[in-house]
Amino acid sequence: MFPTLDPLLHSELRLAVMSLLISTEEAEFPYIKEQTGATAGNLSVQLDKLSAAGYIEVEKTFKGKKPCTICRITPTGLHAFEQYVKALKTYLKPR
Amino acid sequence: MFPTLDPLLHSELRLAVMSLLISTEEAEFPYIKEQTGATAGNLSVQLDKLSAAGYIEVEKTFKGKKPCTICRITPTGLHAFEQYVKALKTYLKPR
DNA sequence: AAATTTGGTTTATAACATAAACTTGTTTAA
DNA sequence: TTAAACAAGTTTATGTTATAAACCAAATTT
Repeated sequence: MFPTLDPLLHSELRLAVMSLLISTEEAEFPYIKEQTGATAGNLSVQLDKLSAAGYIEVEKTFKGKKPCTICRITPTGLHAFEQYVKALKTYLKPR
Repeated sequence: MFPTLDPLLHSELRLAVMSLLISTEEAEFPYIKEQTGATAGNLSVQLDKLSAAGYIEVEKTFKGKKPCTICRITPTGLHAFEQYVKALKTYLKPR
């Protein structure tokens, strides 16, 4: 039988964000936007969802006078990502 | 940058179906239903989509007096699956 | 000081996944 | 022999998602 895939992670943009945050530990909104190619609106919504699930934490600070949104992955998020990858692999390699 | 994921394959049920067909070469509707745990309605819809995309072929025959729907993966489908796996891997392993 | 850019958020819409209801025909039980 | 139950799906309706378009506030540039 196929394990269910965490619907929060089984989304192209959210998965890309998580993938990015795993390697960078910390990233600013514009950087994530650029790396994923997402529109700002879409990214904003998806970051909210990841944040609401506790998969990432979003810190709103300032860089000089400009607002600056910093994202980090949480231990919960890391664990969820690892579980997702594990589950997904059963779909990818035929038995 | 992250490659786009074929939206036809980036779906839990359709991916499970493709995964199944890759290993079995041929499968009947009730078997796929059982293996994936899908409802008949959902499976019917998703098979239609895979079929419309040319990823699988659906043959409607009879088994004695009962209708019997047989599914097979096509070369196009196999190729799409392989591409999908390749693209997905860039999301899974952090750079 | 008007126009543009930066850094986003909110909202509206289109696509999608899913379950529920339905159909057609076949066994099985009364 | 006919009524009930079952098999094998399909169609339709609904709730969720993803996404883009529109919007906003503040800062910077012309």
